[in-house]
Amino acid sequence: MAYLDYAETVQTQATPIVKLLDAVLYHQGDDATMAYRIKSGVVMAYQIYSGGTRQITGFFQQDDIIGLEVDGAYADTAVMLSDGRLQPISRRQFMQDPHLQNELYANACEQLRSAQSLVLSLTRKCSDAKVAEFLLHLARPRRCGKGRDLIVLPKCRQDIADYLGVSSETVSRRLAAFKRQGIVEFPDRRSAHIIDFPALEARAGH
Amino acid sequence: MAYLDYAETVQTQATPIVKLLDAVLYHQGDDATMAYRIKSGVVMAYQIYSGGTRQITGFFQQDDIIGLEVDGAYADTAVMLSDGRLQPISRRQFMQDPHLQNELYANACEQLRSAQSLVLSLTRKCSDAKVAEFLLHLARPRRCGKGRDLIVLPKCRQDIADYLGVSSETVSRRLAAFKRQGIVEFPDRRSAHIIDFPALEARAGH
DNA sequence: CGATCGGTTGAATATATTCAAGCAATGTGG
DNA sequence: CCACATTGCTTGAATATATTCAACCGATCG
Repeated sequence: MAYLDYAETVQTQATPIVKLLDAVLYHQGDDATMAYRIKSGVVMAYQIYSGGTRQITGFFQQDDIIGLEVDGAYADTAVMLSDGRLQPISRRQFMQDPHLQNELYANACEQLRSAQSLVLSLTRKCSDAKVAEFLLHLARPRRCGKGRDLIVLPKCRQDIADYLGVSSETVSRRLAAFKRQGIVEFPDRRSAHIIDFPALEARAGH
Repeated sequence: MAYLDYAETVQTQATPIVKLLDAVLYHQGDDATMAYRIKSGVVMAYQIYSGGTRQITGFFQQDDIIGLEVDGAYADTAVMLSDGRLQPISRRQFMQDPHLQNELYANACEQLRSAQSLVLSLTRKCSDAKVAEFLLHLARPRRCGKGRDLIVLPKCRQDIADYLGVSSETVSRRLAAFKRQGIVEFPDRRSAHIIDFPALEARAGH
């Protein structure tokens, strides 16, 4: 159902705003007045549950739209993992613009696919595959172009652990194993460098 | 964003069709010409991956709409887990009817939430919680009304196992444990009877 | 410099998987 | 109608895997 015309809608939007590292875009439970189209940077969203458990609901990048809600309140909290530029989309804009509605619908479907792909990662039996798939997921958008790929990792290991549903120690061990095997390099703790894509895909089970 | 008017759109739709147990609604990869609104019955959707692994992508019930696609092909295969009635929605209908578009958008957002809730189940550490949450998920729509709840289970244990990313033996063991503890009864292998909701919710970690 | 924080690593424990056997229900052929 | 085979489910025992708890390390900060 390719009934969209991205270029047209984009031109009608307001100019992007700048958000810095760690800035909170919106809080879980707040009235969902705005959605945001990401122009640059990386965003992480998470939910807090009663009992204190936290579930990371996703990592988002360029052209993703976040803050989609059908009812009044944001379902999760969104924070910047890097500096970035965002295009706010108000509810009023949304209501008036059928093109925008279509775009949001397409984006929702895409996020649904993405969530299903996460589900696939999570049902993998061994943590090796989960972590490998996670790295590939983050690398995906940047993959085209140059041979060596630099990935922006979440702020701490626990973020990855919460996303994958494993302990932070397990994340450490698996990342260390990939490093030992020469599959991935880590210039620093916030970034990863995939050296051997095929090997990583093999670990992920593809 | 409650901008929908279900009643209005429903009335404009064609009369439901009947589908019997095990009927295939559509196949993964086929051209996505139709979506379906479920009027009654239970539907299971799954994806097959190269390598033979299968991922159950969801279980759907009354008022869910399945077969949503932004591009040409179905992402998964949908089969009936029971007899049921379905309302076909053609792509043409969709294109012409803004109410329907809004409804589909709302449905996509809802499914996204549902997928995130599945993700939450999958990140639970112990299989006890996964299976408990799975039963609660299936029970949710019917829950209102009577105190005792009858659930239609998937055709075989392996379906549940594939959905939760555990082995079928583990599913057996956990279900047996719930039965032993008097939390759930099993009149037969295709149905479950939740006796003690609070206890089950406790296992699920709520 | 000492304290703190996140990350890594090691050892013991808990948990799920795997492999294998047994069971109950269903279906088939004589 | 009764063996017999088949299928899916359950249960048990051994193994593999991840978690937990604890110690250690390196960087950052007061």
